[in-house]
Amino acid sequence: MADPTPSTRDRLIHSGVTLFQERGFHGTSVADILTAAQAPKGSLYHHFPAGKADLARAAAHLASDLMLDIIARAYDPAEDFSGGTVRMCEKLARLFERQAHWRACPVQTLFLDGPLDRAEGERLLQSWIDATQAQGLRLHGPAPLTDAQRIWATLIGCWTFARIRGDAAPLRNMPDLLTLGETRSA
Amino acid sequence: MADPTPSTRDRLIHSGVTLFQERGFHGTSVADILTAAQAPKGSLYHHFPAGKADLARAAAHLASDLMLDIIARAYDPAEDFSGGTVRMCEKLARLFERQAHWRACPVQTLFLDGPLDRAEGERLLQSWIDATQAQGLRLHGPAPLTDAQRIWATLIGCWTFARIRGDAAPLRNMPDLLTLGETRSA
DNA sequence: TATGGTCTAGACTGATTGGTCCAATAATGA
DNA sequence: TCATTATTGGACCAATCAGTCTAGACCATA
Repeated sequence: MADPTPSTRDRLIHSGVTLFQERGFHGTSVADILTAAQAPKGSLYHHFPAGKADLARAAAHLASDLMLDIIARAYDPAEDFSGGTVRMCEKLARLFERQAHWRACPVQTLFLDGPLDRAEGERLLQSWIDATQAQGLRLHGPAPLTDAQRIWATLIGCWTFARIRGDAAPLRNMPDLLTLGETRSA
Repeated sequence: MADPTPSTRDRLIHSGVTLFQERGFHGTSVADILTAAQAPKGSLYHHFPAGKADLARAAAHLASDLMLDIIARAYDPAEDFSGGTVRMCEKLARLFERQAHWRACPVQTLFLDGPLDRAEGERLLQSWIDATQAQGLRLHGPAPLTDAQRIWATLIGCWTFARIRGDAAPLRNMPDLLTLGETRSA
């Protein structure tokens, strides 16, 4: 599955995703990345002329693509929309438990703490919502657009909750939060 | 209302809250804080012997206290629990629109990106949930404990959403998200 | 007015930062 | 084979980092 001999450029991006997602842009040094990627400085500035900022942008886009993959693999085999949502949360909870950098939501560490301008980060997050909405349409969910927005707002909150509690449970149980005992009076 | 002649120590903490909450611990330099607080280096290390980390801890605790204040002022005059929740979101939305550092949720920038250990950050967030739950009990909300948890998980997600969209609307409309068209099958 | 503790002021330091540069090497195509 | 380009390796640099140190200002109380 994994590339047996990844190129230096790929190792750099991969290390960038791992470290930036875990510690944020300002919490990660170029030296950290070079050590993790086993690459010399010259290679970084050859492949990413603008250096750390360039790499962080590439890492953010790769992380976004990975999330689109997770969305697809969660909903594709699902029988209904809510079942897909449960599958997605379970997948993210497993990643949370297995890999340190998945303890942080990429939106926080990759999109908001780095060289991406706000609009670019918004576009990446929107692509996740769009993908989720498309799955909602395909699976005849009740209100695909608003539900996709609700799912991601709630999911990001639960992810933060899970991180500060050091426990994947809030992430795993996120679907339970999509209803509430109390309804706001219109 | 505001102290007319705040002490150097108070100016340092206040600048710490502002800058750390806006840019995070690693994105803020000691020099930035000293400039904002109009204080010399000697004063910082006199009042906070461990320097930046000490100040960040104090800032996180102050920010947490400010949030407890906001919770109290939102729910105290409310007639019912959901009304108080709406008031709280409106207050946070106004702050979001008026002051740059309120664009970021303190949980993200103060509790998770800094010298606080995870457990201490969890304790601070828990104090917000406890305060909200107490208001739920007082106002006879339907399920104070679980609703307080739901409110904060959803609120943090909406806050992140608002930040990346550059618009307070998701924060202001958060109460609408507490119900969802679709209910997960038990 | 003396005295002693608190606080301010900022020069200074060593480590680390992100980034530049160029020689050496590997890969590519004529 | 040779020439050209792509890539690597790492020494080097200026800027910035957090933190130390000490001289003196300030402010109580005696």
